[in-house]
Amino acid sequence: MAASYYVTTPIYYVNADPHIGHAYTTLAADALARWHRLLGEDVYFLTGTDEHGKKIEEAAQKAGISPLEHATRVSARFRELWQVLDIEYDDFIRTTEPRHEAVVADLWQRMMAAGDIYLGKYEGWYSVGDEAYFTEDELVDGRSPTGHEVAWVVEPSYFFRLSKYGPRLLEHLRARPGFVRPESRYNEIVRFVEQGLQDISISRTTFKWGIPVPEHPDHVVYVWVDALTNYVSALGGPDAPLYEQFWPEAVHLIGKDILRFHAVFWPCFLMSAGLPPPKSMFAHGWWTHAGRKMSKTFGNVIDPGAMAQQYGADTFRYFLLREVTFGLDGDFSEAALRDRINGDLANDYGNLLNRSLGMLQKYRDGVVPSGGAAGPEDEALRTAFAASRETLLKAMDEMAFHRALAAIWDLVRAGNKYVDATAPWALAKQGAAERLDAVLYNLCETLRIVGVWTLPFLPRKAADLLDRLGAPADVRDVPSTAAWGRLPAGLQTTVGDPLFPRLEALAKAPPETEKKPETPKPMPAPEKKPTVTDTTTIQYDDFAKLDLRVAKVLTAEKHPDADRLLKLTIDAGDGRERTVCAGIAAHYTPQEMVGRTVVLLANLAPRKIRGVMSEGMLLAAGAETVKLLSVAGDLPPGTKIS
RNA sequence: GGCUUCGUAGCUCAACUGGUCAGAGCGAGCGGCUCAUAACCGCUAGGUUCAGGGUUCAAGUCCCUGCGAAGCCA
Repeated sequence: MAASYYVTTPIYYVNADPHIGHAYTTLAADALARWHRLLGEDVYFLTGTDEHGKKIEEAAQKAGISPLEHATRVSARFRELWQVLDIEYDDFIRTTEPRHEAVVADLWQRMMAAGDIYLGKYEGWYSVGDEAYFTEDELVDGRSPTGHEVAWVVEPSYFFRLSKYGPRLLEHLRARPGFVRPESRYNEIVRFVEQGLQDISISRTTFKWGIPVPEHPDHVVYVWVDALTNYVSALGGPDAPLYEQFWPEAVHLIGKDILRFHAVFWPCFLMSAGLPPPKSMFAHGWWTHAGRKMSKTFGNVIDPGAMAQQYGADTFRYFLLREVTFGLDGDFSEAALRDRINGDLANDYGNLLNRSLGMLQKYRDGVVPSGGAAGPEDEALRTAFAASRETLLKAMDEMAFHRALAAIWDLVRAGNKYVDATAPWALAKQGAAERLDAVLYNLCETLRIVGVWTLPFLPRKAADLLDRLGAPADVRDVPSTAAWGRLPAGLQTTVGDPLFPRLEALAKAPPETEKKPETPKPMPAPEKKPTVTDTTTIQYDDFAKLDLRVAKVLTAEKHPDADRLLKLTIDAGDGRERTVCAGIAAHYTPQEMVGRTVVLLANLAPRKIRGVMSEGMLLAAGAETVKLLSVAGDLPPGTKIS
């Protein structure tokens, strides 16, 4: 019987549209699901939406619709995005579905029967915006840490005896170090549990939009008992056949922000209900954008749907899983994305296909040859294959996607090297037909293997590659890549257009003379997204935050690493020289900058720009033609502008 | 404040339990090839492994201190 594999994403809260974080978790889960399917395992991949809670109730009210309607709309947006990103889930659960509500009630009753639920009262500073209580010392200036309003609330509430399960959980953790990954998170959780656990409130009476507590419908089940249960309810509950098969194999993929709920609360709920904890979980990190935290107020939020549309879903998938160690935070930038596309996908991967099939077409009418004569170059290729395979299997086992992809690309490079070393064009010229047959076959086999291995990451392009090879279904799974040479001879191949066309360089135009209207790096998002806030007026206080002053340019030179930037030394009247990078190289020469009086935004957070720390920003106007701002008369450096 | 982790070539990162000249990718320079998407292949880049001290026959890899960054403390 085939092994089983159960992978989940969190259910996403329908208070906001999907963002890159949701996409990241889901993509990773999808890659894992596809990989395990390719291994021949029985896979169940679950995602869904979390639809209860006060926030949803209020948002719906504001929109003048029912909470369920609101949830349905937003939930649909998640499914739309998953379609765009080629996510192949087996099940999509919504917490408003009867199948879920029934299991939550069941779980509650089991915990109740175990004597782990009691009635008490909850009091504390409650924030609707965060949907959470805060302790006195967590408040910042009388608001929640995220800046939301809070109110002192006392309400009756059912509590779960989490304290009772601390020792058992600790035992479980110690026995299974792989229960929480990566290791740093595991350590955090262990330490947390070691400190002792307090009982937690698991019901609310202050809103209605939730699953009623069995026999006490004036309470609704509080968020975590409701949400976490989805992993079991989607399988049909503790008595269902799906549960039997998949629950022992459950792997939860989550963001690091919800680790505690998964690693502490959830196993304890399950223990109380007499059920085993999941097999393991993996908490990944966050994406920043061009070095900054993504947030709506910065306007630098990446829209995964738009990215996938602009660059292709496969490409976007590849980038997110290749660029960064799964588990650590990563930085998203379009420049990095384009580098990956051109370097890895176009030059290495796509081009290997293109050149190989091109030669096959030219020398053998596109038919995969059989037989041939072995040569000295073959060994290196086989060695690379074996090494890649070993690393890949191990990396996928550890959910180290970046290493898995790096291993695959080692083979891609070996393929390109093989072409170079064997020089098929020379063989053709010399009439070394036997050897040429072998070389062409080996290239096709390399492509086939690489194609299979990349299916989890590049589902469309890799399938396209295999189609062009004419590879039959039985050589498109991982077991068929266990040994070299499974690609049958005689297949008719098709060259086709480049799989990944190269993108034009963004910033690689020849220096100067070139009039590039773009300034260094505006947050790329001009296509759409006029945010609601960007018109309107501001208060004087907002303006007063800007430290604008007169400054004098002391020295100027070209930025060593960026054609469009000048690196300036500036006297801003604060008794030191500061370095500022300005995107004006196309409009001003270094010579004409020296001695110039300019207007400087002096309290802009310092930032490294292409390796040079820039402390401030020169004000300028224009796009095609750019002119620096200055002051009309002569004023000393440091003069405040107000 | 307490606990934990991290600080390696211009950039992004490797280096299992301490042990052959600290490695790879990208970028840069030079050379080669021409089947291919101005793609590919090779060579080079000589980095006080944050700083200082210690343990050891031997430390990037262990200990202490300092500086810097990050995470957790319901």
